[in-house]
Amino acid sequence: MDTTVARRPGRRRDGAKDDAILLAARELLAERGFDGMTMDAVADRAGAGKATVYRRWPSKVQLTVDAVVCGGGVPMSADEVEDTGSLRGDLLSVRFGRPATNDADVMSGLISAVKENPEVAKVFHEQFVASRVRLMRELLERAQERGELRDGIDLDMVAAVAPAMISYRKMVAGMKIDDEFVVRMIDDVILPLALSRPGAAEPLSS
Amino acid sequence: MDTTVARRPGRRRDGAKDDAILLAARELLAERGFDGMTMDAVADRAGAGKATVYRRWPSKVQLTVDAVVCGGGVPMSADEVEDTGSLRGDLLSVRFGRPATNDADVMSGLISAVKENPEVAKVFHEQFVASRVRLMRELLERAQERGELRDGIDLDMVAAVAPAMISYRKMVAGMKIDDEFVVRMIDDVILPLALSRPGAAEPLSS
Amino acid sequence: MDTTVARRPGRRRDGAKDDAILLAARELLAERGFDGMTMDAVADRAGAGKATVYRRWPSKVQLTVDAVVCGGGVPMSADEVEDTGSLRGDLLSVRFGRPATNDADVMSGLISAVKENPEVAKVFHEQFVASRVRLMRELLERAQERGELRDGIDLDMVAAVAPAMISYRKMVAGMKIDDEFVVRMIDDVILPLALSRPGAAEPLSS
Amino acid sequence: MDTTVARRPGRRRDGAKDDAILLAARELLAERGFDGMTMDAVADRAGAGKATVYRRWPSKVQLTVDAVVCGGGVPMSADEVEDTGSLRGDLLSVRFGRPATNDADVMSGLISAVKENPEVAKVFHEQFVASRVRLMRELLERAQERGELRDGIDLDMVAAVAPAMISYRKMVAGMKIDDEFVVRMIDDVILPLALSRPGAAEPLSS
DNA sequence: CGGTAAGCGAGACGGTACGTCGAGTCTTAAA
DNA sequence: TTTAAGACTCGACGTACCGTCTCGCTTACCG
Repeated sequence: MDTTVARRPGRRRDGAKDDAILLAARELLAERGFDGMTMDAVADRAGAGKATVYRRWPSKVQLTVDAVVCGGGVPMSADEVEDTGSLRGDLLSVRFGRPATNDADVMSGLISAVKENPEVAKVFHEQFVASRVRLMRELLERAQERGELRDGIDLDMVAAVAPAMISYRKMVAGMKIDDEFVVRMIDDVILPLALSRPGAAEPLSS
Repeated sequence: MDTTVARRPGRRRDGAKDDAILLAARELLAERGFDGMTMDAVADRAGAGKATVYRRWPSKVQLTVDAVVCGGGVPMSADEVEDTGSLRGDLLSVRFGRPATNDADVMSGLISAVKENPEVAKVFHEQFVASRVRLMRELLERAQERGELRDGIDLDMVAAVAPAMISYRKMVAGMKIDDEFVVRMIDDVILPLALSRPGAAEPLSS
Repeated sequence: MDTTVARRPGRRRDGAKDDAILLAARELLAERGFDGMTMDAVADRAGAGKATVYRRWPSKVQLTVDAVVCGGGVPMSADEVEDTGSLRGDLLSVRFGRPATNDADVMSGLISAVKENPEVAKVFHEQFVASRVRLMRELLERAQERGELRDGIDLDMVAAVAPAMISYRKMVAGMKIDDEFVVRMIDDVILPLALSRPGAAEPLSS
Repeated sequence: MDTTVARRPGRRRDGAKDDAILLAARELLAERGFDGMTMDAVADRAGAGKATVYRRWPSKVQLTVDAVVCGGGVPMSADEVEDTGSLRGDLLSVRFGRPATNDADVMSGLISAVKENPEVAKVFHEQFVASRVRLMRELLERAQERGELRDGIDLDMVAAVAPAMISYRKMVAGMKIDDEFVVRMIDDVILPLALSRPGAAEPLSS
C-alpha cells in the first residue's frame, strides 16, 4: 500500500487557489457570459497565473463546468427535502431553480461548451439534468407511496417536466423565474398531471 | 404609381446572396458547429466576400440567428396544420422539432449569442419560443372548441410544456428527438394534462 | 475627316469631371499621402462615382501620376527659360522644385506606385526625371556655347546633380526646399562643378 | 548587487525572434515588394505568430523601417573605411549603396511610411540620410587633411551629393547602381567638385 | 540543514478567427 | 451611353483569445 509513499518533494498546490479560481470563473460567467469569461480574466481576478489555472483544469470548458457545479445549491436527493405530507408541499419547498441565484445564467454559458466536448457533456448532464430529474422522481415516488398519484403515470416523463419548463423559461425565453411562475407551474401543470384528482390540489388531506 | 420616394440610385443588393449566405451558414453550423462556422468559410462557400456578409449582418451571432430562423420548417400557425379531429391527431401531425433536421445543433450556438445581445434575444425569442407556443396554443384552442379539454385549464402553461420538453431534451440533456419520445410525451404528458380524463385515465376517477 | 461623324448617341463625357477628379486627387495626395488618398475619397470629393473615375483612369497609380503631372509647373524646355546670359542666372530663374508647391509631397506618394507598375514608372520617369534632367542639360549646353563650362565635362552626370539633390532633400531627408538651399546648391555644387573657373561665379562677364 | 530594479517577472522576449522576423521581412520585401510583404507571411516565414510580430512592432511600416535599417551594410564611420591615401581610393572602396543588395527595393516601401509617421521619419532619416552623409563628410575631411581639397569648399553640400545621386538613380529613376555608374559619378562629379584641380582639370586653368 | 523538485505570478509564444477597410469591377435608375 | 450611387469579390490589416511554454522566485520535503 503506497497511500503515503515517499511524498513527492516540492511545493504543494495551494488549495485556496482552486476556490479563488472557481469563484472568479463563476463571477465572470455570470457577469459577461461564456465568451466574456476569458481565461486571462479568470486568472487575473483570481490573482493567479494562467499556468496555475491550466495546471488544474485542462480547458476552459472543464473549468466552466466545475465552476458551475461547485456552486450548485440544489438538493441532490429527496432526503434533503423535508416531507411536508403532500406533493404540493414538497415541491413548493424545493422551488426548483430558485436557490442558486444565477444557475441558469451560468448554465446557458455551458450549452456551447457541452457541444464541443462529450466529457463535459457527461458532467453537465449529471449536474444539471439527472440530479434534478432524479430529485423530482424521488418526490413523485414519495407521493406515490402516499397514494397521491393517479395510476399508469409515466414517472420519467413527469419528472422531466418541471426542470424542462424552468430551464426553457430562463434560457430560451429569457424570462425570470419568480415564485408566481413556480407556483403556477406546480398547480397548473405538475399537479394536474400527476395527481389522481385533477382539480384538487390537496386530494388526500380532504 | 409607387408612392415610395424615388428609389435611391445604386446597385441593389443581390437578394440571392442572402439566401446563399444563409444556406452556407446553416450547412457549416450543422457540419462543424458554431465555432467551426468561420465567417471566412461562410463567405467562401456562399461565393461571397466577407464584406458582403458583414454588410448584411453586423456580426457572427446575428447571422447565426437568421440562419437558424430562416430554415425553420415548423408551422407558424394552426391553419397550416390539418384538422385531424382530435388533439392527439393534430399533435402527432406536427411532431414539434422533428422537421428541422438539426435545430438543436444550431440552437446551442445561439444560446451564447442570446446572452450577449438583447436584440438577438428578441428575434430568437419570437422565432423559437413565441411561435411554437402560439402554435401549440392554437391547437389547444381548437381542441377546446371540440370540447376535448378539461375545465379550468391554463392554456398558456400547457402550451409551453411541449416546446420546453423538446428543447430541454435536445439542448440540455443532449438526447435526440425521435418518434418514440414525441409519442410518449404526447400520450403521457400533454394529453393527460389537457384532456378531460381521456381513455384509461377516466375510469379511475369514477 | 470624320470629326463630326454621326455623333454616337448617349450622354457625352463631362470634361469638367476630369479636372474635378484630378484636383481632388492632388488635394488628397498632399493632405493624406498616397495611402490616405483612397479612390472612394477621390470620387466623393470630386462629386463623382467610382465608376466614372475608373472609366477615365485604369488604376489608382495612373490617376496619381496624372494628378501629379497635370499640376506640374516646371518648364519642360530651355526655350521656356529666358536667357539671362549666364548659367548662374538661368539656374536661379528656374529654381528647380520651387514652382509646384508640393511637388515632392506628391512625388513621394508615387514612389511606391512606381515599383508596382512599369508603365507608370515610364510615365513617372519622363515627368519627374527625364524632363528635369533634359532641361538642366539644355541649360548646360547653352552655357557651354557661351564658353562658360570647363572642358571634359560629363553633361549627363552634371545635369542629374540638381534634380537628385532636390528630391533627396525633400523625400529622403524630409527637409524643405527654400531659396537659401537652392542658391547654396547652385553656388557651392553646380557652378564649381560645371564652370571653368572654380572660384568665380560669373567668370565670363568679368 | 545589481542596482537595476528587480527585473520584472514573466518570460522574456526571445531575442532570436526579432532577428528571424526582421530577416523574414527583409527577404519578403526584396522578393515581393512592400505590398507583397504580408504580415501573415512575415510571421509565417519567421516561424512566429502574428501576435508576436505585433508585440514588437506596432505596425507594418515600423517593422519595415527596422527591417531595412538593421540590414544596412553600409559603414557608419570613416574609421571602418581603410585609408587608401587618396579621396578617390577611399570612395571606390566604399562604393555607396552597393553592398546592401537591394536597398532601393526596400527603401521605396519606406517612403510612404515616412510620410505617415514622423517617428518613422526620424529613424529613417538617421539611418539612410545622416549616416551616409556623415560618412561622406568624414572621408572628405580626411582628404582635406591630406590637402587634396580645393579651398572654400562647402563640405555639407558636397557630402550630400553622392548619397543624393545614388538614391535618386535607384528610387526615382529606377535604374540600377553598377560599378560603372559609381566610378563615373566619382570621377566626373565628386572629384571635380572636391579636389583642387585634379589631373586633367588642372592644366586647363593654367 | 541545505539541495532539489515542484508550484507560483507574469507574461511571451504559435495559431486562428474576428471584424474593418481599400482596390478595382459590376449593376441599376436616371439623365 | 454616361452618370452617381453603391453592392460586389478579394485579400491584407490589426486585435483578441486559447492553450502552451518559459522565466525567476518561493515553498516544502528529504537526504
